[in-house]
Amino acid sequence: MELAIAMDRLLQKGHAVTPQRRLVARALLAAPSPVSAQELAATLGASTGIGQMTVYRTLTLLAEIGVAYQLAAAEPDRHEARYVFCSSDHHHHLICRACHTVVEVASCAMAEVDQDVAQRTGFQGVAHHLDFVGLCPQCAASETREAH
Amino acid sequence: MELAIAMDRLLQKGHAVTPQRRLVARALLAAPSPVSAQELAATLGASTGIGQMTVYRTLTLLAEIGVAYQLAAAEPDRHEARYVFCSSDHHHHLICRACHTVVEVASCAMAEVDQDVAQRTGFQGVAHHLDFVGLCPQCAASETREAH
DNA sequence: ATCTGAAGTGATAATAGATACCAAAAGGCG
DNA sequence: CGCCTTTTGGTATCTATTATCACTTCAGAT
Ligand SMILES: [Mn+2]
Ligand SMILES: [Mn+2]
Ligand SMILES: [Zn+2]
Ligand SMILES: [Zn+2]
Repeated sequence: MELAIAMDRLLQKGHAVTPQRRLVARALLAAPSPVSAQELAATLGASTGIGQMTVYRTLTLLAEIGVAYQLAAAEPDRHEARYVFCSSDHHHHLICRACHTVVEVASCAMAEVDQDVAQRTGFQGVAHHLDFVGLCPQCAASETREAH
Repeated sequence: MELAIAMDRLLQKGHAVTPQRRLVARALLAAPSPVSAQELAATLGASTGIGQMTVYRTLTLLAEIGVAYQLAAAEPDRHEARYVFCSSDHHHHLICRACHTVVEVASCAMAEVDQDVAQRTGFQGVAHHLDFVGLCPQCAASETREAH
């Protein structure tokens, strides 16, 4: 149903619904942590023959229509863009520094902060790019353990 | 004096103060809008013979010690990292979508938001990556004008 | 000031994520 | 069912960034 909504949004915005796009969206939805285009292309390419160009284009497209989100906080030493499936309203993402699990953070009061920033600076149409990073409970536990 | 503080911070953190690092920091400080390693390397390389590897390494280093900031909100269709000089306390950046001017935003109440997110999710050591984007007054004006 | 080990530099080569291209295939709509 | 446009995907290519490594320079100790 999440997937159906995503495909609907494609149509609404004037894009075709193709098997490839469905496959990419489904793989993104199923991924337990953020994935890169290359990772998806490797997996999907092997199992379904989908081309890597299509994977790149589809991720970009899904991000444009708001069905995917390209993380702003890249992992250190990784220069590839990573995406998460993301169809609901404006919200943010909390990423574990260690295992890269992503948890959605219900919309915080950022709209008001945007307004405040706009007022103080005179800028118009202020919006934000925001990710949170931290250590998830499991990783925090194992890190404490390892520190003997 | 901004520059001197930056060089001091290098020493404090156990790094050498070299002419190259001074030059990179100075160029970054003088830049009116965010610059990439390549841009700095082109300019500085021509005028001073500094190598591009050094520019890359220095920008990374300056960011690590908190003297430079690598913007999270990359410009569309540009895949290069862009940096701004940035020596004062934790704060954020508001970037014009059109001319890429950067204005510093005095620390908003993000520390509390981090705490709130940590409490709600059980994550530890929560921090954030946050940039604001918008249209600066000048660009907003010219955009209105052009839309005749 | 001189010495010395560690850190920094930079020309070159290599990597790798992302795009450009374009002919073939498939989607949407009348 | 067609037509026209969009989409696909193999290949070639680009380009930002990193790896290498011989050489130089820095900073702290003598
Ligand atoms: Mn999400
Ligand atoms: Mn700053
Ligand atoms: Zn974790
Ligand atoms: Zn502007």
